[in-house]
Amino acid sequence: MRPEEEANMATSSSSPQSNSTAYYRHILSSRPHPLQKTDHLVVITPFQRGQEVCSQGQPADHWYFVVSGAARQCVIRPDGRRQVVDLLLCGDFFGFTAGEEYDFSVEAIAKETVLAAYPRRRVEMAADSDPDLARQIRRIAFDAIFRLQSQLLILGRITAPEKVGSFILEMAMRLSRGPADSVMLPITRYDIAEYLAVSAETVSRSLTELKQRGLIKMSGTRMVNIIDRDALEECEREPMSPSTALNCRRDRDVLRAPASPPAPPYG
Amino acid sequence: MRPEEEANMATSSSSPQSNSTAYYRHILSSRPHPLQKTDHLVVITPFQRGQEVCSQGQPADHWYFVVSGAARQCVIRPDGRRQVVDLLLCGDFFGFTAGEEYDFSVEAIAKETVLAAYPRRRVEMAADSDPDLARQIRRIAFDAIFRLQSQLLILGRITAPEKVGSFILEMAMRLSRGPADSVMLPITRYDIAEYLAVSAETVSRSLTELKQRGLIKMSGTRMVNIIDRDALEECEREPMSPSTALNCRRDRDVLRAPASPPAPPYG
DNA sequence: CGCCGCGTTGATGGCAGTCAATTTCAGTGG
DNA sequence: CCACTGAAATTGACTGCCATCAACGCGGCG
Repeated sequence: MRPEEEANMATSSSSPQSNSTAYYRHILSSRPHPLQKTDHLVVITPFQRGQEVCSQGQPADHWYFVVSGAARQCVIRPDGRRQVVDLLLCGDFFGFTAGEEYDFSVEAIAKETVLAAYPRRRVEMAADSDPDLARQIRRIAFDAIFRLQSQLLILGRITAPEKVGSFILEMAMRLSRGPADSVMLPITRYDIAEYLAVSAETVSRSLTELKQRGLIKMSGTRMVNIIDRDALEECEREPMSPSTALNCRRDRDVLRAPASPPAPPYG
Repeated sequence: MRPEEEANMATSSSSPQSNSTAYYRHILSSRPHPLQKTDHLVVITPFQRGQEVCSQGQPADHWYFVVSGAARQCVIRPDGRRQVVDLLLCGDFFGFTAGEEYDFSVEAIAKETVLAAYPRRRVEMAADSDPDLARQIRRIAFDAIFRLQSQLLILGRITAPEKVGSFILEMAMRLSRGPADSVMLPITRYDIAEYLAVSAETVSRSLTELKQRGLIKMSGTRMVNIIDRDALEECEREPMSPSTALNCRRDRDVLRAPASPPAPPYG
């Protein structure tokens, strides 16, 4: 049985179940992930949409793994706006802090979100005597770095359709562990809007525009089919004319490469 | 010839000092930082503004430490725009990837930028037999995560003056290792603009506005004095009225907390 | 001096936030 | 099966902010 089907079963058999933890533990153990060596230390907990997992300022005693569902790391601004600083999907780890407290709060956003909590100190002690485990921890931290930089790339785009298009491609990549042509969005338009730092109306309008331009098709409100991936990737404004590009300050640093390139430190 | 000497030759060709590497090495050793144990493996190289440190797709053979100056991790879009996915200042580490190649390019942006390059494999081997070193590596990775999430918070703000205000506060924090009331911006307006994903003109206008509102003062174009830190922090739009806040969808999830709280995973 | 990089200011148009109305959909209970 | 309800999603109208284009001032440097 593939992990997706198992997760599916967990979904269908949701609701008050007596021995769910043992069942989730089985799911966790049957799916390969970097911290598998320490699964005997783990506490598995289901969360409902909107439920808080951990909050800013609390002791950062646990690292978390998303077994199923989705969550977000975020802050609420004084004006009531919520800002998302990490979108956690199935297979992601989170909860890493350099200090002793969580820097941000985390909430579940999908209906059936199951998280595995690894006690940080005990895992770190285990890593002290297991170099391979230590390398795995580094790896998942580096994965988190890449995830955040990808989000920065999306947020840095100019127009809203670009952001939404990039978001769809990112979801297709992350949810299927590789490029796929269709993807089931795990979150609402409002959640997408907060992730992209635009308004929910703009997300809706952008999706409509992408549909009309023939880049995507939708089945229902959550299922997205990617029709023209190239156009979606290069869904950017017109490349500037060569003459303009020459005068563009942005390229100058790169163009005038130093006469004597530095010795690449491939020592 | 040892790598250090090679780097030294490259150094002397770009700047007219003969034994600069030994000097930079002295600086590095005299300043506490997490990877000090492996400083004997390091290659120190000075870079000029605009010089490329490493580029996307190259083998990720080194981790880097900013000894002095500043650098940026970025991509160039087809339209010529540059997007910054990490601003590296004095004391920051970078170059972490989960895969075997760099995900992004890095360029120096300050005049005198000196970087220390740690050979990844050798440091990782050292970490295999030194748990404390492994913990230090984790720590600097977690620092990078926090840095990126802070940048996401800034990019997610709405108006340009908010972004610029947050940027000034972040610089004051990072460059002085704690809150300070004045800060020397290490980069140009154009670089700030790319970091904040706004236009350079907007950065300039935002600074003018912050000056006129009495939140900051400037000496020359780089020196910023923070006059009203609180106003700068809360430089956001008006908090919504209580009635509006009640109807605001964004708060509902948090307000209607679940009847049965989850078992806190403090097992 | 002339050039160039940097910074600032002005004028204008387009995109997106906001408010509002409407439709669709899922869940619930009769 | 259907009516009802509230959330989710869409669409429209309007306003405001910012990107863009343009011009100009400033300082370093060959």
